[in-house]
This record gives sequence, structure tokens and C-alpha cells, in this order.
Amino acid sequence: MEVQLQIKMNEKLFLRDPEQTELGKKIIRHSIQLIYKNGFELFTFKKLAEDIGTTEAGIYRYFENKHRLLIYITAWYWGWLQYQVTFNTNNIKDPAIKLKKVIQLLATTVVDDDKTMHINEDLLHQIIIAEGSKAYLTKHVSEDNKEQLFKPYKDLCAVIAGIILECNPKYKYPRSLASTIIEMAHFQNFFMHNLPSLTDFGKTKDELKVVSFLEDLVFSSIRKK
Amino acid sequence: MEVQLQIKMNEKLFLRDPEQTELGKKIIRHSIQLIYKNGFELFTFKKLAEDIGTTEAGIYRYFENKHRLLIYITAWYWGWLQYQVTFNTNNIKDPAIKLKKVIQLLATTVVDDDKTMHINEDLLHQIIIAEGSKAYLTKHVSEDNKEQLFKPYKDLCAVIAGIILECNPKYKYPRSLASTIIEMAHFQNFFMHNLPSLTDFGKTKDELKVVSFLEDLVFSSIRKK
DNA sequence: TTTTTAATGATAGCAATACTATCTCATAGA
DNA sequence: TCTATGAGATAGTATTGCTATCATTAAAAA
Repeated sequence: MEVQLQIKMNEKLFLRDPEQTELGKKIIRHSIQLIYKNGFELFTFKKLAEDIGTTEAGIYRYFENKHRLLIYITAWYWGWLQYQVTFNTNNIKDPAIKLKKVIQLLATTVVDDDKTMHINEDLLHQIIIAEGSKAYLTKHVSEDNKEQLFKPYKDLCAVIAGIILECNPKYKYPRSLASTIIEMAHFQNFFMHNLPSLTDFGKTKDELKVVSFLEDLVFSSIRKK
Repeated sequence: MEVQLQIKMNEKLFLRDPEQTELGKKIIRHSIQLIYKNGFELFTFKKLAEDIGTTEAGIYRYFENKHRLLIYITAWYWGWLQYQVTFNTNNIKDPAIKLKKVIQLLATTVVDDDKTMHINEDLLHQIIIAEGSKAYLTKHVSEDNKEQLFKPYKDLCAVIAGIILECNPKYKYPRSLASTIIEMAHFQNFFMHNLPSLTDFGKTKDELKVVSFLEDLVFSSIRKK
């Protein structure tokens, strides 16, 4: 049996649904490759169009601008990750083990998921690490937020906060701790590879040490005192 | 007695030292105001020149491009903050109290410092919160790092890591915890104001709650077990 | 089968951005 | 008095970000 995974996306993120057409899927696939390769600043719709073999105007039919496209692919990632979390923690009773699973999913290299043909989750993970926060670090974050563009991120954060509360219902900062885990899973990885003296993992560059750090941080905090 | 504070800046950050001339100081002052007002993406040297009453070419004599200018002002901020940390923790023996002071300096509104006439530290603090990470989240971060452009950030991180080790010499992740404190002091503030459901402080928007969260996080982690 | 529509391709154009170059002029030191 | 330096003025160029128009094709509806 072949299962296909579809992440339902907020319609305000695009002008025309890229999942519905061949060109749309190419836009997603190639934009992930190009942003991974050159970074978001040097990424333009012109270059993307050339890469795909279509025209700039063609891309603009799907996305208002490159920032909306970035929000789209980050939102997709958060939606996909929430699915991974739900799937991988299903039937686990011990909330501490669930939380460890979450940390591992956030902080270690993603295995490409065949259920989504046109998206390379590993490249996407790398993009989220380096560019993810640029999706919301803007002057128009509040307007974007009113349009629910960051809902997948906030939903994932709420799920993690829920698991934290399962571990210790009296812990006072479940949401802040959840967003800290998410952000630090990525920032410590970025620092480890690019500004190693900001971490304790510069020599080995081992993702599992980021996991150990986060587990130590999280379980020290939520342990009942 | 009037004391003037000068932060010594890496010469690779600029083409001509902005501290040495009137125009240079205007560039720093007005760029802080403009980036604060419009965000870094909409900030251009053209607009800055018009704001100051000079020409675009005039700005380019001081800074290679707007990204270098962003690194300059963030580097200045980290240098200034390290001075604040050193000054404010001087003569404190108890490392835990030092660490609390550090968290407070990082996470609460900055009082404008008269010792630096042309720089508004409060606006600068707001800029660091919203734009600070864009200084290093680029494809050329490693080259920039080789030129020591992020030294002030890394130095501050090392100072904080030192205090953490004073609290508990056996703690395994002093640097990662230090960079986590720095980043989260800013991100939790940004989230609290712009994406409140990612935090537990959305209703009150009280900076002191960010301080409480960080203190809880840090001291839970480094307490000897 | 014909008609309509939807998606794409091709081309043009325009205002803003990110620079570079050159020339002049004031002025402050040597 | 000469000369280096800082700064204003102007021009120009490639790229970016975005909009508009028109033709073509393929699939869906009539």
C-alpha cells in the first residue's frame, strides 16, 4: 500500500495552490534547493524561474513575493513536523519519553520522507535552521500573524507545551520552554557548524550532543522541586 | 567629571571609522533610528542618506553595504553590553548573583547611556531583538567570522560561560547555556510582543517574567545534582 | 464536437535597489 | 602655499521586485 501525505496549507499563503499543479510542485522543490544553496537573501524569483525553466511572471502567479514563499515552506515544515511528533509519540504513555522523542526529532538530521515526493525534508530542515526565523522577524509579523500564517509553528509549540505539562502539571513556563526547545534545537546546530565557540560541541559537531544539552536543560527545569 | 565611553571596533567592519567624523556619527545615529522604524529589509542607504541630508555615495565611503553596517551596530551593542556586565558585576562575589545581573541586563529595557552621546541604547536594544540574528544568519557567516566580525558576541558569551562555571564548575554545557540565555532573552521578548502564544507572558507583556523564566531555566540546569 | 476555461509561456516595461565612478569644493595641516 | 582629506553633486549601470499584456495549449464543460 502506498500512502501519500498531504499537509493542508493556509490558503492565504499562496495565490494559486502549488500542490495542485506540476509547475507549483516544481516551484516548491526548486525553491528549497536554491534557498539551501544560495541562502534566502540571494534567492530571487528570476533565478528560480531560470532554474525551473519557466518565467518570473509564472512564479508570481503562485506566490505574492519571496517572503510569502519562505513562510509557506516553513509552515509546511512545521506542519510536517507536527505530524512526525504525533506519529512517533503515538502509544507512548510516559510523557518524558515523548518529550525526548520530540527533542530528537527537532535536533537531529531528518530522514527524507518518501511520502512527500516533491519535498526533500533534509534540505528543508537545513533551511529552517538558517532561514526559519526570518519568516517572522519582520516589521509586518503582526499582520502576518493575524492571517494565521504562523499557525503550524504555534500549534507545534502548543503540542510540546502540552507534553511538558504532562510531565509536570505545575511547571510555570510550558510555552516559553517549548519555543526555547524549538529555537535552540536549530540555533545550537547553526552555531555548532558556523560559530562553534558559542557552543560546547564545536569539536565533534555531533548533533547528539545538542540533544543531550537540550534534554539536560529541559528535564532539569521541569523536574518537580 | 564627564566620562566618555568608546567601544573599540574591529577595523574590518567599516571602510572609514564612523566614530572619527561628524558624518560618521550621524550615519550610526540615523541608521539606528531608521532600522528601528522600518526594519532592516526596508532600510536602504538611499533613505539613510536622505534622512541625514547627505548622498548615497557618502554612506558608501563608510560602509561597504547595509549588512556590514548591521554587523557594526550589533557588534557595538555586544561590546557595550559586555562593558555593562563587567561594570555591574564588579565586586560581586557570589556568581549566582552575577548571573542574575547578567540575565537582567540582557532581558530588560536598556536605560539610555549618556556616556555615548550619539547612540540611543534603548532603540539599539530593540533592533538587536528583531534584527540581531540576521547579522550572522547568512551564507557568508564563516567568512565574516574569520574576519572576527562576531568577536564581541563571542566574548560576551565566553564571559557568561565563565560565570556559569563559577556557579558550578562541573556543568557540562556552559557556552551553549550562555548562548541560549542571550538568544532567549531576545526571542522571548520578541515572541511576547508579536507572537504571544509562543510564550507564557502574552497577557502581561512583562519583561520581568522573561527574567523569571530565564532564571528558573538557568539555575535549574546548573544546580549541582 | 465545439466552446470555454485555466494554466503556461513569451515579452515588455517600470520603479527601486545596490552599487561604482568622477568631479568639484572647502578646509585643515604641514 | 601646497596638499591631503572629507564631503557634496551628479551620473550611470546591473539587478531586483513586480505588473501588465497577449498568444498558445490542454483539459473540462456544454
